[in-house]
Amino acid sequence: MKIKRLLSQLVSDSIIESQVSKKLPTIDNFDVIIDRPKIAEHGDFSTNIPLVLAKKCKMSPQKIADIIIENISLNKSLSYVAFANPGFINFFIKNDYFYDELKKIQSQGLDYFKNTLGRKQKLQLEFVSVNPTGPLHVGHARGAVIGSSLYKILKLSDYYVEREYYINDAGNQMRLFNQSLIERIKELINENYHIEDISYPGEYLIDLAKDVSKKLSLSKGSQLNSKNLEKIISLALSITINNIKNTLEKLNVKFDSWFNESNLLDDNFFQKIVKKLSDDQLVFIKDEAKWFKGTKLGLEDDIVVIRSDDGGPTYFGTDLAYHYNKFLIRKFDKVINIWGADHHSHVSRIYSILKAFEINNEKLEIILNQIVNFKNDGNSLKFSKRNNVLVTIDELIDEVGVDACRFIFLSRSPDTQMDFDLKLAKLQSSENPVYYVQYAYARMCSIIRTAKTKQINFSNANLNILTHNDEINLIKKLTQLPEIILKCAQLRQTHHITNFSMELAKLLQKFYESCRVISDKEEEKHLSASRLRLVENSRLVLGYILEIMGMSKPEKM
RNA sequence: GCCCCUGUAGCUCAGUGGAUAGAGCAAUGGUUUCCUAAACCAUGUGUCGCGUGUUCGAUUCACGCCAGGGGUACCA
Repeated sequence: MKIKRLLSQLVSDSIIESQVSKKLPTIDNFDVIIDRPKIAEHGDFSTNIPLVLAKKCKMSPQKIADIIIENISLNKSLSYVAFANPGFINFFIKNDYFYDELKKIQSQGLDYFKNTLGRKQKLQLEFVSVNPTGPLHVGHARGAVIGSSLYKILKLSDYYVEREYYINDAGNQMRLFNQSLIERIKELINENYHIEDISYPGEYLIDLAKDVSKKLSLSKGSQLNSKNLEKIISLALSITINNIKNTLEKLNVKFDSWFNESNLLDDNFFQKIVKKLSDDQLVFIKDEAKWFKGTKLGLEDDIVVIRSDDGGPTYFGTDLAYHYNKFLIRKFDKVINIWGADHHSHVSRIYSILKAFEINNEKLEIILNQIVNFKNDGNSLKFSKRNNVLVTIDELIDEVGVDACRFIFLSRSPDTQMDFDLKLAKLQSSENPVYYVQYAYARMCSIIRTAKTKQINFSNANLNILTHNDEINLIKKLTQLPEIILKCAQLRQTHHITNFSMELAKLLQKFYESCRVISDKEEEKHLSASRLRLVENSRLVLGYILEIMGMSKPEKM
């Protein structure tokens, strides 16, 4: 990345110099952007500045480029600068530069790929946050996978990141869930009991009821009272959350903090927040409910904060307190919430909360990932807890595998309403890009293993003799990863790194095909050692990438 | 009605204000005395949904339209 800044500086200096010498007219501000051309013939880097300046200078791009190039002297890294139609300046970089970068990768390790985007800001990444009313199903997997990889990307980008799961253990859904559970338990302990209509009819609730009953020694004939009801509910919650944790663990998704919604009600915190808003004329009473005056803050409607029927807080109500807590108690500089698109209506509401508390709205970012259309052999699967058509993440992992599952989710932009065909994912598993990437990794491991058995020493081998096209292309690619990580961090997107992993794997395979690494011939000893050094560093880099993607690094396949 | 997302190769999806729009899968043919053939090589496909505008330049930006999906609760 430094090279881009360097080239940009060279061009800027040249332009300023030309302005001083009156070869170019004076222009107030210009920004020299250095790109990577798509085609190798166009060099390693390019800039379109002649096109940008042409109109302002009233000169042809060719003329401007010639003037700029005149002042640029070649150096240790830069081998050649050329104009290209319709108005680009292309830069060709010496191999020596890339050898030096490769040495840096070797000596600095993961540090080489870091950037300073976050400037040590305290950032909270909140994701998954599914109600503890049952097992996680496939619909929740996308946000989980994206969040867990984004975490690693942001950490490499100089943010202090905390991953949080918000447990909605206090709302209406929880109440309905508990009611359903208790019905199931009544069914267990009373033969004649008939369940009429419950909100959560899923089978997993029967299992949970059995589990809870067993642990609390409830059996046929037991009576329910306020004391064991309380125990049932808290036990069920902890079991459910534990199951969610285990599922996420399997999916390689970890959290630093599990925040209970119910904590917001402790010490009257929630009530105090409502009181504060009432004092500010932002909460009022209507129809025996308390309302947040969203219309005063630019929303179309006012929103209920405290329900009229039982005086309990709504989801939005506790979210007021929750976001107050995030920004004004825990003082996060930045909060990123990853939500499913079904929460879309909530976005403007949350921003109105920030407005109410006078929090800069740039501090909150919401990533909405679009819904996933799960299919089985072309037929859409509709999910509903009611009809018990529910594919859990556990089942998904068993069917498709963690690595493939993660790769598929990571490789799509969150804005895409993606299709996920379970049958196709399984069927194509052997042809899946995920294995292509891992196979490249395994191959590199294999070469290193062979080298070790032959006791070849290569860690300081001379890199200058690596001049094959496929060697150079591979080295160049490795040095490109910092840019990709920065791009992912800036855009809060993960799919650029999966694309990159494919491209890198492809170059590794090409290199493998065209450049025999281990040789017993005496005259090829040096080349062999140099190539081993490249292989080892490529293996390390691909390993970092697999770690960011949360995938396994198979040494053999 | 209003709000959001999407529309790119047969399928699943990347991509970008620029120089020849890409990948994987699928299809066809070829490659193995040699570090892993889960690999490699070769072959083909596009009105970038439609229209107008902004621009030296638009698939990319703006507006309009069409199509698909999601949302629009005193649920979360």
